[in-house]
Amino acid sequence: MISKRLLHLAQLSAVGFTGYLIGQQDNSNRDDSVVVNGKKLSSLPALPIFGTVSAATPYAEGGKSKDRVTEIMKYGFPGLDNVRSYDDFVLSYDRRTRVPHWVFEHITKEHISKNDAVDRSKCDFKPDESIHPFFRSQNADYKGSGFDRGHMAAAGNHRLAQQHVDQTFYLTNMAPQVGQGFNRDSWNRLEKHVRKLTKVYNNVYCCTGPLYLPRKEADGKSYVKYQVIGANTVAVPTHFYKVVVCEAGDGSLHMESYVMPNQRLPDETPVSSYMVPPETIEKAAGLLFFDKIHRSKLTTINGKKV
DNA sequence: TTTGTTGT
Repeated sequence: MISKRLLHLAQLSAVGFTGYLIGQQDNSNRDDSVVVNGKKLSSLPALPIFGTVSAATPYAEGGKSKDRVTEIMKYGFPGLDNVRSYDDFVLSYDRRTRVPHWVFEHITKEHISKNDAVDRSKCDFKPDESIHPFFRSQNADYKGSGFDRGHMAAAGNHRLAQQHVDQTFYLTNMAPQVGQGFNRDSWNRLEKHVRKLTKVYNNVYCCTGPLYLPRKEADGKSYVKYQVIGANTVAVPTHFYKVVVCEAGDGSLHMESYVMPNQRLPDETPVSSYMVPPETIEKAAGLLFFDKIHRSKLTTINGKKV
């Protein structure tokens, strides 16, 4: 049933890729030089032009979190739209849908091991003030909608510090998910599967996000149709994906990629039956996953040798 | 165990 749906994705790919490439090109024309008293000065790091912002700005905490972003995003950004970094995950926010495009995590044994200093029950779902109010989702949007506020970066992957778990409860990290049979069951099983990978692999890099897949309707034409909830019309994705890369002790890399429909799913269906080729997700999402890894450097994709 | 919502 899933693969049949995914066959209808060809139209989406052109739009996604074109938009992404235009964004890239704009960045390359950037000119950081500044004109002062008719003279053009380049902004060298050691030579602050206006004196208000200098290279000597205290950087202790900021430097630390910058290193963490580099670690999490080691294998590349899937896209560059409205990127936000938090202490232990990074996301790209879609202002049009009020749901993230993608959320990136780097998970190890240490990140998921039991930690008495961290208590999930102390966490509150909270709007993300860093998003413009026009585009910010609110708890009220989800209330009474019948949908869960489903984590993209799972709370259980961030147990190193209370602040890390707290930040996964920002609504920027949420998407409306069917509760019974999906978020609390099949999707939860997929999240547990990803955590279990840290028992076998030293490092697990996990990208999670929504899909809005076209469906053929009675008139024979394909349409993308999705519900929206609340005053801020938060989009209810038709599907969710996960693309995972695992680093083994010998340095070999293993990719797994999944798509699950946002609906009540049978408990007996194994997680592995939701595997799809990563390219299918890339075309549907308009994103490129792990683009710093040449696909020939992967030892396996979805359990099969490359 | 982890994933959540609702009503009092």
